[in-house]
Amino acid sequence: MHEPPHPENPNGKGFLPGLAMDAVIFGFHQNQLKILLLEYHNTGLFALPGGFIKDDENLNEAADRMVTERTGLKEVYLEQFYVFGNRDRHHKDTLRTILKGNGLTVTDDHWLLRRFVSVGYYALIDFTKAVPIPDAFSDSCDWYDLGSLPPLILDHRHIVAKALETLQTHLDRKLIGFNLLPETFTMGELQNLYETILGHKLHRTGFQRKMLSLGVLERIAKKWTGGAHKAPYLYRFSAGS
Amino acid sequence: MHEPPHPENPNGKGFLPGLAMDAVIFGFHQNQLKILLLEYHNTGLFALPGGFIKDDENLNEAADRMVTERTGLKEVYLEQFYVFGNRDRHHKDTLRTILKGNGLTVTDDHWLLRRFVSVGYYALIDFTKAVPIPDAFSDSCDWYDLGSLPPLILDHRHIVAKALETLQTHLDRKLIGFNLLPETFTMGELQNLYETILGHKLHRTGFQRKMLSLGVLERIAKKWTGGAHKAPYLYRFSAGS
DNA sequence: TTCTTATTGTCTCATTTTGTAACAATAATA
DNA sequence: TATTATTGTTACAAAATGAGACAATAAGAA
Repeated sequence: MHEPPHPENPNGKGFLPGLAMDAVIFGFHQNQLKILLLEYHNTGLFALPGGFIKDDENLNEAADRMVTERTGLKEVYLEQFYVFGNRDRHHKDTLRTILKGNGLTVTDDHWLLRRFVSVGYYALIDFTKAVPIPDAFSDSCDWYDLGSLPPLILDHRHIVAKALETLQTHLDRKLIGFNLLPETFTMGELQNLYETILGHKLHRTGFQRKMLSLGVLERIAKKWTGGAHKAPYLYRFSAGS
Repeated sequence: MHEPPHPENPNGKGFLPGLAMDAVIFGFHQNQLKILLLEYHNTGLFALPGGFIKDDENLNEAADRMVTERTGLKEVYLEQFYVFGNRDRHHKDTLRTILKGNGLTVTDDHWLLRRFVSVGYYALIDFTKAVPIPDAFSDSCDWYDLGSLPPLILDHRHIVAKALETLQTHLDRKLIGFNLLPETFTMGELQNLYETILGHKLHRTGFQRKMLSLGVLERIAKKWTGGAHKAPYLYRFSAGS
């Protein structure tokens, strides 16, 4: 679930005690909203990418580092959204299984078995640019459709739900959707993104009118896809004044 | 700033290490938005009410407890809004001054001098019902106008700003403003509350129309204040279906 | 080549929401 | 009894939104 630099680090030295971070990293591909999940060695357990905070690191810096380590991307759109601090969110057995899967047998007072409070972050990235990279505990780091996630450890399902909720409410207050698309996109692709995130259909002409009225879309050129119909324009997000 | 059960608790036993909470407790009185501040013994330093999380306590339970301890109120509207985790937010000198003001001289490795990450909560309470109670470190726990706060320790000014920002964005998405008013209120009082929080004037008739259209206001009776004008209705918030 | 088809961009109109003002009602005071 | 300040209601213009019509057009079919 998390990534200490040395998995056998015996007492968590160099990290803030009892505090972790979990990231819901969103991508968008083929009209599907996806997130990155890790699968731990020899366990069949899936989890959100996570990490710990170094002694000399700001919280948000640690989150940046974590997302960069899993995606290869820098300067990603990243936001803190909630802290998960219920007493029962941590299960010793789960953690012990994960450590055992990595060949580590630990005593009952190992720092990773103690109670953790976790800060949730969500990131929006360009699916086409990310290169998912597993951490030291994991076999894989891959994209999964939000609609068909495998069972997740601990309260990670709840964290995902809360992240999606936050994304939905943020979507129409800020201009963040563009972070999930490549450099250029059509109006239809943008609308698909919004519909997928919000979970319901939008009216085509109204959507186009609204987006264009924001004054942040730059029309570039026609896109010549192999469709039997009029070619749509391509747009680029222009950061405005 | 915080409240261990025994101030001389030498190593923070019984609490989650490195994690604190700070509460921005809002009240509304005489058309002013106010918050509760503590003044520490013999220091002239002001701070937000805060606390620590017990080993066996959920994060939100700890926040409830903290607000109840400072106000005497239970079942308060309370929401987590951000985690403050910059490395430089904690100043040893400030903490040492506070401890010294309480007659405690501590060594450099005292647990209260170590780095803390703090979870910010904001609460909305009925000013007329709260009975502010200082904690063990404080001379006073009192209301201060948001517009004229004394200098605050550490990053507490920043925490207040972020809380207000959150309150503003939440105000028109949820029906939370009522938590700041007494049982019954006039439409004018409700409008004053909104104007004060949002920081700008609203149109009277439009505001009334909008509030009534929500279907959560129950009209009770006329209010016979000593004003040379028509008497306004009193309303009560009715929680709806 | 010409016709068909699917999708796009634009335009129009009805509906709803919002901004703004006008006006009558009324409780205290002069 | 008249005045005054504020409230509740109604009215109307302006803006935003919902929903459809229609021409434009790129690719494939005939």
